[in-house]
Amino acid sequence: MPQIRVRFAPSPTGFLHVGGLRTALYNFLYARRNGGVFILRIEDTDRTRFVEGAVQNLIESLRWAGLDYDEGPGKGGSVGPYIQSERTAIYKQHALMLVEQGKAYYAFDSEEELEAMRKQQEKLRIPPKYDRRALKLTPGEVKQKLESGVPGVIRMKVPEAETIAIDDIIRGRVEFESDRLDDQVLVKSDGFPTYHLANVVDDHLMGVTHVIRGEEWLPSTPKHLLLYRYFGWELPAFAHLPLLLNPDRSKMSKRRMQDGKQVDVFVEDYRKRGYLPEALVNFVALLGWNPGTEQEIFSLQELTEAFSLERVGKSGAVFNIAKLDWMNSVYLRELSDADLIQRARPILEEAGFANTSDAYLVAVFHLMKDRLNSLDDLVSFAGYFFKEPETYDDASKKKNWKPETAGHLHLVRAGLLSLGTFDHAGVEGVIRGVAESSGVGGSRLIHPLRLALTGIAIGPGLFELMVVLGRDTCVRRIDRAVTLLG
RNA sequence: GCCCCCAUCGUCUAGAGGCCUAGGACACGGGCUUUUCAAGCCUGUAACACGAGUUCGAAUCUCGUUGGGGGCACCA
Repeated sequence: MPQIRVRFAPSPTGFLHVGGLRTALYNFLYARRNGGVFILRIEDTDRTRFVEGAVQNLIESLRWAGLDYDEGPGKGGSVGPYIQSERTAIYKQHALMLVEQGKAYYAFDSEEELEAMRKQQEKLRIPPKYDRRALKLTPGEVKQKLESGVPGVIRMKVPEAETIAIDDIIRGRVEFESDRLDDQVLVKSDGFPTYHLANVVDDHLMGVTHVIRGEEWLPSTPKHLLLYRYFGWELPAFAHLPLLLNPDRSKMSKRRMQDGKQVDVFVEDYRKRGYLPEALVNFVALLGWNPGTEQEIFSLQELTEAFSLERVGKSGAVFNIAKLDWMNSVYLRELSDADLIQRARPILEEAGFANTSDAYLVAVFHLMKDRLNSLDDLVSFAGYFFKEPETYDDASKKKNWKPETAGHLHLVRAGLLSLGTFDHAGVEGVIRGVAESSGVGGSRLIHPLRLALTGIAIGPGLFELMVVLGRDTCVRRIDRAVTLLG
C-alpha cells in the first residue's frame, strides 16, 4: 500500500476557524496514525478575497495548536509549490488539455448575460444551470474571440443522464444525477482556476490519497469525480466530516450568542482569551469523533494513537463552550509552574499586571488554579493580587460589614503587626484570637476581612491569601477599607 | 424551488437485533466538606422525533413522515 498523504487546504481569507482547526486536526491525526504525510496547501485562487497576512496567521495558529505539517509553505516538499497562486500555469495547462479533448469548452458570456439567464430560469422555475449557449460557438468563432482578447472562461462539460456515485468513508455510498450538475467554471476570466479544478489537479499531483474535508463539499464532489475521470486519474478516498454547529444548529461560520456570551469562531480568539491549545484541540477532537471508550482527556499523542476515520460520526456537532471551559480548567489544573509562567505572562502583561516576580505568580496560581476556567480568569478574579481593590462588592458589604467590624479589624491589624513570622498559622491565630476575645465567630471577621483585602466575596482561603499578599499589603488594605467603609 | 446529508438526555456522545430498567461526560438540582468561591466525593432530574413494516424480539434493519442542516457563483 502506498504511503498515505493527506492535506489541509485552507483559503487565506482570514483567521483559522475552529472548524478548520478540527479538519486540520483530523488530517494530522490520520497522517500520524498511519505513518503518512500531512500537507498544508494554500488555496488562494480568489484574488478578490485575499487577506494580507492571513497565510502567516494560519500557519501561526496551526503551530500554536501543535499541528506540524510535513510539506507546505515554509517547509518545502517535493511536489510544491504549495501555494495555488504560484501554480496557475499548471491549472491552465490541464484545463486546455480538457478543452482539446472536448471535455471542457470556452465560454464568453458576460456577467449580465448570465444574470439574465438565471432570472429567466427562476421565472420558469427550473434549476439554475448554465444553458450551454457557448457550445453553439464554432471553432472559428472561439478562435477569433480568443485572439481578439475577449475575456472568457473554461467550463467543464458534464455528461448527461448519468449516475455518479461516491463511496465516502464516513457516509457510505452517495449518488448524484449528472443532469443536476452545472457545467462548472474551471478557469475564471482572470486566468485563475476555480476551487474545483485546482483542488483536483493539486490533490493528484501532490499524491493525496485521502481527501478529508468538511461536509459542505459533499455536493460538489461529483464534479471532482468527473474531473478525475476526465484526466484519467486514480481516485483518492473521500471522507466528508460533519459540520461544526452554532448553538442554534446553523453552520458555525459566524459569531453567535450562547448564554449571553459570544461564541468565537477563530482559533485566535480562544488563544487570546486564555484557552490552552491542548484543551482546544482535545475539545474539537471530540466534536464528531470519539474513541468508543469513556476516556475524554487526550494528549495529542493519545489522540494520534486512538484516532480512526471509522469512528467519525455523521451528524453535526454543536460547539459547546461550557464543556470547553471545563476541559480547559482540567488542563489548567495540571499545568506546571514553569509552563504557567510562560503562558500567563502575556495575558497578565496585557492587563497591566506585569510587575511581579515568577515566585509570586506561582504562589498566586497555586491558590487560584482550582478556580480557573481560562487564564483570563486570572485577570478577572485575581486582580487584587496585582493591584489594590478599587471597589468593594456591595452584597458582601451589606451582609458582612457591621458597625463593629472596624473595631475588630483594628485588633486584627495590631495582631498582624506584632506577629513574628507572617505565615498561615500565625495569621489564623491572630484572627481566631480576635474572634474569641471579641466573643464572635470566626466568620464575622473572615468575611469582612476578605472584602477589605480583595474587594470581592469569592476567592481562595483567606489565610493563604493573606500570606501571599504579605503583611504590609494586608495592613495597608485594612486601613484603606476601614477608611472607605467605615 | 431543486439536490444532498443528518436524527439517542439541554449539549458532546456510547450503542453495529436480545448484554438497554438506554451507559459516560459537560451543564443543571440536592447533599457532604467548609471562612466565601471553587476543587473533591456522594446523589438526583433528563433522551432513542413520529408512523408503518421486517423479526420470536428493534434505539439498532427497511420504507415513509416530520424536523434540522448543507449545497445550488467567474467563493472556497
